[in-house]
Amino acid sequence: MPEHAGRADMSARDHSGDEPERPVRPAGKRGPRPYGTATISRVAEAAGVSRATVSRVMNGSPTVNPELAARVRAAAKELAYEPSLVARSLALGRTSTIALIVPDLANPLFQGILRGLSQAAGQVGRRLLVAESREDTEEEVILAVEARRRSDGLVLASPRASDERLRALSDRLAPLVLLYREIPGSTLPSLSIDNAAGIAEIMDHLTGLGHRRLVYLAGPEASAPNRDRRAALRAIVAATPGLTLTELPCGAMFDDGHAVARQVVACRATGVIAFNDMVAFGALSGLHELGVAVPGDLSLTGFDDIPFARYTTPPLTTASIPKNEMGRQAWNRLWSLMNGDTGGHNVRFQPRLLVRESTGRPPTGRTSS
Amino acid sequence: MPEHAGRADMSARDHSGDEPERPVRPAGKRGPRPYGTATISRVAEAAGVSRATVSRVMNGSPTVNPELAARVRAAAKELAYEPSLVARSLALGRTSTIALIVPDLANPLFQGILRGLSQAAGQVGRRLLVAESREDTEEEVILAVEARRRSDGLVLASPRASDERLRALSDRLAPLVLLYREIPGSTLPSLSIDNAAGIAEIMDHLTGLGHRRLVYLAGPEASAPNRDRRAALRAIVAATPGLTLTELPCGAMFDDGHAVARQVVACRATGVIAFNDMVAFGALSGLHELGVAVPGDLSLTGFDDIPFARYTTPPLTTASIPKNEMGRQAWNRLWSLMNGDTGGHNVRFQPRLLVRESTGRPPTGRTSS
DNA sequence: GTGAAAGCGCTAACAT
DNA sequence: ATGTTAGCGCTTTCAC
Repeated sequence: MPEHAGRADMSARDHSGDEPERPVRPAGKRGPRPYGTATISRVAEAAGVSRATVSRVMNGSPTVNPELAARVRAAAKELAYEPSLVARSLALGRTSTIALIVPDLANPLFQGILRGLSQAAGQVGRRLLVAESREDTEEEVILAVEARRRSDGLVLASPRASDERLRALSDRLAPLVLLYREIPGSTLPSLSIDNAAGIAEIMDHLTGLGHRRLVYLAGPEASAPNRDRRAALRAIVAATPGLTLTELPCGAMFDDGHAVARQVVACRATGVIAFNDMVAFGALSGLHELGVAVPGDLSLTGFDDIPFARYTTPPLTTASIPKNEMGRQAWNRLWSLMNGDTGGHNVRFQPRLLVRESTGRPPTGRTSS
Repeated sequence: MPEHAGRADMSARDHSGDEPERPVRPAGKRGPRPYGTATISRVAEAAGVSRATVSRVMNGSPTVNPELAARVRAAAKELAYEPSLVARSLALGRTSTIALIVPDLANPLFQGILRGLSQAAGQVGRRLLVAESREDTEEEVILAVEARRRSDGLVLASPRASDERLRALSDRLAPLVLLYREIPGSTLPSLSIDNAAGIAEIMDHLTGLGHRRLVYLAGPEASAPNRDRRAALRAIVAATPGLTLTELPCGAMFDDGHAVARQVVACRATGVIAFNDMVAFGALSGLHELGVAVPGDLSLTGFDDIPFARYTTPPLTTASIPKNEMGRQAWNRLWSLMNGDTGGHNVRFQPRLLVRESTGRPPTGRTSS
């Protein structure tokens, strides 16, 4: 499918020079040498000052003679000087970079985090290193350690890795903020979601509408959020007479939800609780194909409130979690940790139920079991 | 909405030690000191070898006596030694990091790029620095330059910045790969989309179905893809007798498309060509609310094929562009540039029309203008 | 095979 | 206010 457009691309450099001392420049054009060539020493030399002075000027120290400063700036400009951030990082002992590890960059959940974190950190001049663990726990550990070494702090979204593993790693990764999960009995700073509360809201809504036969479209077995949500579901069902719950193994993606649509109608539930919005989408699409009306025949709920949830037909009732906000707060926590603070109190965000149009009263005649 | 969960978070370090020489360790527990403390010198000292040897061992040089190597590794482990990647970068003159600048991290288009790039680069041990310019051209320039200085190469998605600007910057940013646009008359390596071809496919499809009255939901005025697509549209309409085209200023987001739904029906077109999928989504949603049937009353097309496009109701007919693939290829180009190659030929990806269910024959009686 | 020494480019006391 | 000096932690000739 990719097509060459037939336009040749020429080398940016006309020839590879042999003179190590004098960098190649376009013939006949007097001007700065190639970027990245100049060092602080050359600038100092050119301006007739010491490197310390150049450093001061470049960092806006107010204690420099304006005249000198001007000379330095001129020299810097002439030489097209760009301070090396790597050298600076080494000298300073910090990189002004933080790292984020997520299991899946295709997941809107993590995209939201990424965005919030990037913006919050960016506002104070911190850059973001991003890596995707592709749901691979081994990979994740390696990545996390490496990413952390390149940066001043780490935000780790790790729904799969075991508690022990994370606990064992926490020293090497600090300052570290954990996302979407807490480690029981640990002091690891974390930002998580109160899954049980979200499920409770969904269940209240559904049962309030009159639904009694429910089905859960389960997420990946290894996923902590899935385990939390399922446990909450079971607890509620166990505590509420007259409720029945079917659990359908499903997954976390569109296609998983889509594939399970048939089973959903087969189990004759009136309310379906999807592990997340993507699964709900898939299910919605599959149900539509089967001619099942939502919410006429079946009510459907998601979880997460990803951006597209309000644009499905019908718009999806879901438990909303503040993705960007979590990114921002992750930055705040990390920042305070980086400043030697304790990291403050752990936070558990309470999902908010957004009632849209994918839920309604069950069809008459099926209200009670 | 955020709620504190009431669990205090204690400091990871019990107290701040006063002994600069001997790092604090948890009382009574013999073990490695805090991570990040050990340097190559300490390891060398502990193992009774030179730093050079430690370096060799850490980098897997085969020319080290196995016995020595073992001693070094033991010492490194004991001291919980983690080589400083920053120091390494300085010594080596490369960071093993590349940077990506996108206008909007919330845009699925760029999320796809990000993902493809991250994976391709990650496969050979390169990490990704990500920054979002938030559609701000000034900001973008600053970001790009800075990001480039922290990395070994840059991938820049810049649909807004002017050609001149980009051309002027190209020296400072090299090795640089430009995304989603080409700079006319320049040798800048770029990966772009053949917007005209995509529009042509869409138009063929629509006119083949019998549509004659068309409306274009225009993207942002400053966006290069929008200009390309609009120009292609106009050219086709101008060259095809019997076709009429209305242009509705719109935007690039859901809400823009949603807001314009009313005007779409007002202009009595039978075929609507949205700037991109998000706009198409918004329009779809708005039309649905107005009781307009798609494709019964109106046919609707998008552009990009974002992940959700196949899950809308009805699924969206759209011109697909290979987002992940572009990310991968961006890495390939960058990699070759970083190796001093010329960067090869520029590539223009041909969109592929995906005919789904949002398009059909126009309602009878409206077929011809 | 191993070590000594000279950088990589910058910052930060400290001295003047 | 400016320069001198000593690092930051690693790699890499170049001798041995």
